[in-house]
Amino acid sequence: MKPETRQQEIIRVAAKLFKEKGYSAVTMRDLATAMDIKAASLYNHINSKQDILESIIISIAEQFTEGMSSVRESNATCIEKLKEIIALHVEVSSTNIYGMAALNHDWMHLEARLNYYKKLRSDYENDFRNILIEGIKAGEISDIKPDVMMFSILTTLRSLYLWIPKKEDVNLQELSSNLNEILIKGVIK
Amino acid sequence: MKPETRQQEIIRVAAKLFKEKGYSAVTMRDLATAMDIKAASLYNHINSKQDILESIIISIAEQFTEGMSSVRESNATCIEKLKEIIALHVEVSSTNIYGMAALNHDWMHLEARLNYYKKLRSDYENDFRNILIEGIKAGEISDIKPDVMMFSILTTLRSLYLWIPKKEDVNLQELSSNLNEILIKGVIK
DNA sequence: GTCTATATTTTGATAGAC
DNA sequence: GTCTATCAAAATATAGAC
Repeated sequence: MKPETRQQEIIRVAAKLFKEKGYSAVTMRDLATAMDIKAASLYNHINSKQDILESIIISIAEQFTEGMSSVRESNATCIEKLKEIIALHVEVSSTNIYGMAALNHDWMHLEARLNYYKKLRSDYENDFRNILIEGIKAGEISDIKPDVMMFSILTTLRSLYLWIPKKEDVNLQELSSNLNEILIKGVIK
Repeated sequence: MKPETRQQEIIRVAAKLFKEKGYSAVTMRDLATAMDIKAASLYNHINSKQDILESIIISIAEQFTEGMSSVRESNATCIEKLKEIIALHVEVSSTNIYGMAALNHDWMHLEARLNYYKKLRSDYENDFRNILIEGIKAGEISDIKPDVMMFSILTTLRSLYLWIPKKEDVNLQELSSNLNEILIKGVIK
């Protein structure tokens, strides 16, 4: 494991602040204070506040894209694929607790890479939807509107970053398995 | 139906802008432009940007509190109570599409009423959790960690505001019933 | 790699005329 | 109820010394 560069440290601390107050409300002075240096010194390591946001969001979005690509090409049943997607979100969310907030809520402040981000997200959702449609055809999955199903599951998975850090002792494998139960089998006994 | 006051109009337009960019990124000049007046003129109707945020968030939070109070005091089974909560979220979200964004993502920018908001939210979650615990005891609901169940259902419900406006032809009763199926019975056939 | 000093723009908000 | 004019503070970012 290479030691963290000063740039990576700035991006990591920035993500934490973005999660607390949102990108727009965090000033370069806030970030500098959190790093225990002056605002001007930040610019020796990063080009702009905007660049920090890009780094955070695009890096995570590409992790989801890669993960979905594995799921798409696997030979599993649709229910198995759903479980893989749940595991993917638990994995990426738990290793990017702070960055997930920016991904979910600050993507609209992207400038140069806004369209690239939007494409990654819509491709991801299309893959997800196709898995559900496939599952309905195969009789594995309830014949409910696939969009409502996708929305329901995906919003839960996208919000994991809010929840994981609250439970300090959270066991990720157990969380994954609880979510499999709830999202796939529902809560009724 | 009384006609909308100028103040109410400003708050409504502000909520729409807050949903698009977040509270911090919306300037009083943005809001004025959207109202087709000058920024200074806004202050004839509202005291501050902060006051607008308070109006939006507290009003919706209190609607949820009232709704939960009805559910809590009803004599229904726990599964029935869950369905009532789903209906409550569909109702409040669909009548406050724009404001829901501020409720979910800009509450941390509340100042004077931050603690009041936090209390409403934590009371709401406690009531929700108690319904689930009751349901597990009664054997109605799967014996999975109530916190994971609540998180899963509640994040889906809290994100409805993102989803409802995308489907122009959305039938709210049908949406409610689809969510009942998915959240309660799961997606597996 | 960090600092001080500073340029430039934008921000929320007020005063007072109409 | 809206305007013009304006303020004071805060924002991102740069220049140049150490």
